[in-house]
Amino acid sequence: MQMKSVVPVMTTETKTACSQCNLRELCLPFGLDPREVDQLDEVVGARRKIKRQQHLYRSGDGFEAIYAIRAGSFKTDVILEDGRDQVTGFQMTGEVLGLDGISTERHSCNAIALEDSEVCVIPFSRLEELSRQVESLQHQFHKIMSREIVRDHGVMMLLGSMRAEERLAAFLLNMSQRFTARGFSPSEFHLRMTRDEIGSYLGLKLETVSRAFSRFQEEGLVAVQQKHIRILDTPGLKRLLNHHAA
Amino acid sequence: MQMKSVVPVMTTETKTACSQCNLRELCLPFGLDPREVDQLDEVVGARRKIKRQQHLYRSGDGFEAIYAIRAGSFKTDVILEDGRDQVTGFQMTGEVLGLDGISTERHSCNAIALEDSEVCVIPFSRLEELSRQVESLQHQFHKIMSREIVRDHGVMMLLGSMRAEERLAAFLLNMSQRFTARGFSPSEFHLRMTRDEIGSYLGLKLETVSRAFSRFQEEGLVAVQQKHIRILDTPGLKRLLNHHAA
DNA sequence: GGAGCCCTTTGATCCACATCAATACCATTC
DNA sequence: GAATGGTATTGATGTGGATCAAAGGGCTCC
Repeated sequence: MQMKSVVPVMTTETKTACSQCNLRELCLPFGLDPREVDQLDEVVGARRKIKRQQHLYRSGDGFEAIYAIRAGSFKTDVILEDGRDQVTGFQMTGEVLGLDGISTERHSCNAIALEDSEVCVIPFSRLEELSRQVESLQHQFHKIMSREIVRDHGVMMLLGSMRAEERLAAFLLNMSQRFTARGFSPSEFHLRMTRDEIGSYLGLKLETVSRAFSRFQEEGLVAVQQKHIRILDTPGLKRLLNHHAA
Repeated sequence: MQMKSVVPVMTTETKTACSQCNLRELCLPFGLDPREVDQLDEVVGARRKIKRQQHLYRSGDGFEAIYAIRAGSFKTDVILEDGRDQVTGFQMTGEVLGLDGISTERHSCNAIALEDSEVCVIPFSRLEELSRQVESLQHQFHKIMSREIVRDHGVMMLLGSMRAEERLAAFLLNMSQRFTARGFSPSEFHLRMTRDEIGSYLGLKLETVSRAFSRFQEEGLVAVQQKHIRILDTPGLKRLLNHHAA
């Protein structure tokens, strides 16, 4: 490969700039002042594009960086030797992937793109270094890790104590809330994952997920057309969660 | 209350000393050099005794400190408005409680002592401050948070994809491993929690837990006498987990 | 050391979700 | 625009664990 031109060109590999990113309120830069965001920019490495169905990392891979989702979405899953697998989460823009790798210096789950996506690579040792200097960054990073723990507890509650329709209602309300936080409609959105993936996440079989969708539709709670969801009765879905006759 | 004596007395409130603590290999001081452990000692506040069944903190309480368990054990749980609850974890000596509170500055679960216990109170802002100065402490703290996330993923796998006996086998093997790490017998131990609490953690009813114990006993895998457990066939339990006919 | 209560075990029955199965639908790709 | 293969829906049947019920055992607290 030869570079004939001496004129400076914009490489496709544009340097990431947190300061320019419209996701910064959701992501690592939250709470930093402009000068601090610039410092973070120094640490954030190249962006990386991941095609649909491709792995960002795999269980067992060495851990070197965490990843902020700039575009697209992902799922994480854990696979047992006997082939059973469990989706442990779905991640959207502004959310951080890879925190599982810190503990053993190896990733303990797989991260797979649900659509063509792009992430910012944040080398972890450099992040730790900077967060020793920048208190607000340190604090925001700790909050992000803690949020992940709280989220996981919510999923444990869901898997351990809820019935199928409650699980799906909780899932839809959660998706709605996250789309809203990103400036999209709270009531109408496109799911990036299959029924099978939703089922794995919710501890249900895909048929059960499908039936629950149909039931919601019959009851006028949502309008479902494949992966396109329109929530018609948010309070109704919430009622399903709280008024449990048990 | 009056202090008549002018002679220095050992208060019951002895200052915690990580450097003297035999749990330091499991806890926050892991990987620190002696001088750094001394610095950590400065940050760790008083110890606090919690009687059996009492709360260390409650969901909704303001977050100010994390807690390292010095003696005894705890459970954490989440409670829904309708009364349903889910045990999200059991914690033993050397483990850290309270990480859930960082994200919103309020605790999002309850921490309850399973027996008379004692914790070291670690004011969080001081911990963050010190971990900005001490790289090894920063790193160990991040590992502890990450480990919690990985553990939660394991529980999600268990709740989402395993059958009752597999869940109990996984639970027993996990307990065994943690007792071992604390210098106790891998094969004989005393459970601090009830069948109901185990059930809640594993997403099962107490009757199902009891029946699974009975079945393990019939099959010669364990000897169960109430809360006293003797594991007779560790490989057998492991086989139950991996060789799933599905 | 006895009373009371919580915890545990075990049995009988029920039901929510899994499993098995068939068909329909949609998005690619050639 | 037909072929292909993954995805979704819906129905029929099966089953693991929940629920209901009762009795026994072991702590805890007087």
